[in-house]
Amino acid sequence: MVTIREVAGKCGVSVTTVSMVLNNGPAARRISEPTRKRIWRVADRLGYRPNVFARSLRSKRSYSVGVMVFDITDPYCAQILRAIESHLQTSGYFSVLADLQNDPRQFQRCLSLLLERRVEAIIAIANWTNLETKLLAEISTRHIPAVIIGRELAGNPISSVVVDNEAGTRQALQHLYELGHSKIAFIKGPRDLVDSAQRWHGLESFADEVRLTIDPQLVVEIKGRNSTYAEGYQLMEALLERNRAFTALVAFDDLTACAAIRALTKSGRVVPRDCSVVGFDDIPNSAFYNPPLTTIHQQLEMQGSLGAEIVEELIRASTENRKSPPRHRKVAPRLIVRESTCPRAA
Amino acid sequence: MVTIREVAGKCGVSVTTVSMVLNNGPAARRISEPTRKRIWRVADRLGYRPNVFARSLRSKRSYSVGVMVFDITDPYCAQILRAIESHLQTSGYFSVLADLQNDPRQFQRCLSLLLERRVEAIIAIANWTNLETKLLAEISTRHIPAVIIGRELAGNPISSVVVDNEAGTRQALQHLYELGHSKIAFIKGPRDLVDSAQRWHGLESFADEVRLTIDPQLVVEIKGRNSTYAEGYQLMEALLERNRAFTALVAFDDLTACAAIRALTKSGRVVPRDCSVVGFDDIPNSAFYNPPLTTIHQQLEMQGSLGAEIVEELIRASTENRKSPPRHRKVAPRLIVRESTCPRAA
DNA sequence: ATTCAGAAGTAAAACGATACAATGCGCGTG
DNA sequence: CACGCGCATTGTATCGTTTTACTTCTGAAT
Repeated sequence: MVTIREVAGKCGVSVTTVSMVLNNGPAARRISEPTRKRIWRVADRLGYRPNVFARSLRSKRSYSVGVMVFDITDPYCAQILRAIESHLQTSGYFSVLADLQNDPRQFQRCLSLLLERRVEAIIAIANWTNLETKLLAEISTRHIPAVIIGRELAGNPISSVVVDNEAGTRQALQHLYELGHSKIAFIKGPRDLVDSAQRWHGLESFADEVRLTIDPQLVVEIKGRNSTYAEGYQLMEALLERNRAFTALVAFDDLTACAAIRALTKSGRVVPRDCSVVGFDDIPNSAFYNPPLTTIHQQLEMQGSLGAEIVEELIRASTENRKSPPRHRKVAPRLIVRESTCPRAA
Repeated sequence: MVTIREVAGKCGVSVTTVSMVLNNGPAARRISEPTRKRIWRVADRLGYRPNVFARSLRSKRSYSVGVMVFDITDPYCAQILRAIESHLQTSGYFSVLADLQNDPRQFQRCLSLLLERRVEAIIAIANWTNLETKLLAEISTRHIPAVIIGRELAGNPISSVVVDNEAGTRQALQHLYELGHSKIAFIKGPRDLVDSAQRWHGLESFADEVRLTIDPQLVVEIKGRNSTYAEGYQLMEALLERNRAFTALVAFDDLTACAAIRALTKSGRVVPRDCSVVGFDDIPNSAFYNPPLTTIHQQLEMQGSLGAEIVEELIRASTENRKSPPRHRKVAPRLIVRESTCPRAA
């Protein structure tokens, strides 16, 4: 492995000069053009790569950001992660991934991993657990810049990026309303998820506005904290047994929507002819479902990107010894119409 | 941040002693039990965490393994990645992720990223591109232990882990055969994918054995190199237009199978009643499809785990200055029967 | 009494970069 | 002609570990 010393030797200059030039910092300004060119050429020819360990040791910076995801095999996390990486990459940071594997007990281990790697900031993708409170406690004692994606923590020191859940479900219901549906069933999300309340609120407020009555007999609620698919399926079966007519369904999320469609199909109904279904999230396979799902797209790339942008700013502030207030961003969701919805039969 | 020096100070011993004890290496043997206990206790109390940069700088080891995936949002990659991480974690390594984002041109960038982080080995998850040849060239010049998952490179220096494609498709066809199907359609995979030929070969060999004739009119082939969904859908429509009767279909992979089911449903047919469909891969949402997919499960966790195991051994060999021959492992796939297949109608 | 073997530990030199203060050197100026 | 000044560059300490090669001490054997 070729070191900076060898480059300096071959160039006939000191290591300091080489360091300054290759780092392209403000100090490089003071070095003459020919010398700079020469150093770059030689470094290139020798295939010099700075030793990140030495660099980080001396400069006390790791140039890395920790990303804590609750489940890397969940496309939700994966998409956000990709956006974060793309963004960080352009600004010279790189990401260190910590996967909770859907197991809250791994939290300590993952956090330790990140702290050990001396990450300069943490981006966490929220999930069911009480991650945020734990994180909050740790963050505040260690003064590490952090942003949480998917959970808004109003009025506290940790930044956040969230989707506008209310606006999303309003669009979903409006879509069905405009298609002429009025007997609409709902599968509510689990109570311990902030999203559930917000999404439900959006539905209620839109229903109020257009004077649509929500029949309590057509509302069911997810209780469990595991996959929403299994429970969604059962809830849909239960709903069908009530023998109360409806022509459309708003599901808590795409997985629930898929489960509901499956249950409807099993019972001999055809989606969307007999019942329109709309989901939430726009997970990748929604487009490939049978039928392709009408759903609310939350811009995960945008959310990841914003998260990265925020931590970059926080890090910058921290290295410059500035105070930087926490930022809270909310991204707008979008209705995607596919084939799981259609006008109410005449 | 508390350093080893402070721990040593508080304990009244030298940094050497602390280092030896905390690393728990063979050298720690030479230190008396009481001293050892004391050092651990103090380190713990002070919350001492060794500085990985200093450690790596001095020891010339990074304790990290690079994992190059072709698309982190692809569940195939994500599942393997998770298994790799779990495995590495138990042996004190950690992984550095490099995501090609489905773009072969990113290869150099990703490789540089990994080399810059000074990874001690590379695990690559193969994809459509000519990744393996590039990787091979780079690996051999730099002498970095490597294993590639998903592509067998017979008789060359890079290790591999693959699924037994032939055995997989044999099981798929056998399943349909035992259900009484004989007029069976096939969607072959793209030619530039090694898997395609192997999977096809398994089908042919089983058909031969049980004297099942494969009607060339019922075989279509994917040409493109993008998502197999879009093309699978079109191919299925084309197949239906030929008006040649069939009661079952073997698709190249799960995405193709989903596309085919969608096309069948669109044309008014019911799966599996009118046509049984079997896929390959067992991607996570196969279980949630409408109907849930009968498919061939390739044990991705196992593949990731084996990959990690192999690089660990390669690294061990390399640090001990031993030669270690490349290893080639093949994992057995398994038929998973769900609801997209049923006996042929009487 | 001297030597020796192990036990229990230590001092100091790396590792490869960056940070900081300091240097030589023309050059314009009073 | 001494002086200060900016320019282009350099020398060296330093970051926090691990590693190598000692040192010191104790007790037993010769």
